[in-house]
Amino acid sequence: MPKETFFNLPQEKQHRILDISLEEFYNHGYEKASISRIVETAGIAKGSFYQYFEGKEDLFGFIAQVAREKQLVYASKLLESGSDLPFFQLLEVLLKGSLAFMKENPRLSAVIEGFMKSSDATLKEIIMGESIKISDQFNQQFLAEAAAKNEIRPVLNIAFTAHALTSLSQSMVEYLRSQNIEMSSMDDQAFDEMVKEMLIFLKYGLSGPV
Amino acid sequence: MPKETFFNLPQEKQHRILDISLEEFYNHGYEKASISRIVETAGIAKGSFYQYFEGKEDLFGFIAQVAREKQLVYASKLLESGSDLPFFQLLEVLLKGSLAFMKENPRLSAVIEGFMKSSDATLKEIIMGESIKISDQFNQQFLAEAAAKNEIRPVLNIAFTAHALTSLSQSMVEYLRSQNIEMSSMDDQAFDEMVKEMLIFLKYGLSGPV
DNA sequence: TCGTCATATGACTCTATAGTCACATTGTAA
DNA sequence: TTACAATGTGACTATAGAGTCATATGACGA
Repeated sequence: MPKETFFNLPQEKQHRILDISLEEFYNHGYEKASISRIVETAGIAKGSFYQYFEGKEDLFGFIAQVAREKQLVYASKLLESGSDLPFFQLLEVLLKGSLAFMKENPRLSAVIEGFMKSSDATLKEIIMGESIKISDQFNQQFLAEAAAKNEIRPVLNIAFTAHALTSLSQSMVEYLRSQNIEMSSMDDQAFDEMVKEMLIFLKYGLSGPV
Repeated sequence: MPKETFFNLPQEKQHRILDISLEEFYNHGYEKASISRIVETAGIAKGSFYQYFEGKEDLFGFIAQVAREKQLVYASKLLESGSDLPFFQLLEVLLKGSLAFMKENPRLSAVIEGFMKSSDATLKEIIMGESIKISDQFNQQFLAEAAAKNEIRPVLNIAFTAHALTSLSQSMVEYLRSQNIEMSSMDDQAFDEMVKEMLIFLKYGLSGPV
């Protein structure tokens, strides 16, 4: 957690530091992200940085936390707004939402994604220990409720299925990224098709509606 | 690619260097893996290392390549041996195979996995540009053939579905890892149950057999 | 035995990092 | 205006990394 001095800073300065840090992590990944570069770009002294944060891990942890909160709030709102919808329609709303979030917060989602996947053990604990757990829990509850209402078949291993759902959501994003599709320039129709395919897959699997 | 001098080395020395390097990458990830530590542990001089390899990236690229080849050979054999089986049975064989490979080559698969997920752009090119592509292609062909034989529904976007399949396979492994289940100590029954769940999911999706 | 060529060596250079600290500046309250 | 605490500063330390290079070793053919 940042120190009090950081939160005493004018909002504008706080945001500038966080934005620049986010950009740095986005461009270089956690390991290669450089505090020296961050303070230089942000136009603050090295010493000041260490008056705001404990260190690199503290800074990153905070950015990750903010990102997770944003994402969770976003998803929860969608969930609320569509709580009356049948499962698969709600799922559609959520999938579209996760893409929309990514479109609106490209660096934020990329950094989280990137670090969910960091090979560094420490980082895995910071992020994977949180982001994936949160996503899995979210999905687990989601699945449990749907199963209770008989909207989906009773799932044998709900923890695993929830995790699979997390992975698939990510996979969707990864796929788009691998296609070198510029998120911001991607039209809604392409999004819709992707989501449609995904939904059919989730709903009927590979065998298809009988 | 390693230099000729590396391949001129006695097999035992080659293996020792590669094993120790693999261990280093496994323990520290690419970024933090240290050439200095590797040469120290392997009992060779820094200079010698640079007579064998162009540098760190070269070393890692080679290890990754060997790992991919092993994995591909393994999967191809399974594919061959079960080529007469119906799609979903073959899928079962492949999924079990990927877990078995992981069980037999824990470090190898962990390193590949870890780096498929590295946040570092260079690494993503080395690995993701290869491993994931290879896995996706493999799955794409696999799906195309099954679709041609009407064993699965015609897939709208085969590239994406192939990628989703890649992700799910990984997800299975990730899940096991996250449960802190010691791969080597895991009994075959637990494996079977995991695979069973996965297969139902792939086959029927969440809606279940109608 | 000698000469030569591939290979082995490790001290060294160069670069970059995270983090520190003695001192400077600023804002505010008396 | 003064005093004092909070905040800002950047040169500096300590550390560690990748990669180099002049020199040493050893194997092998003549």
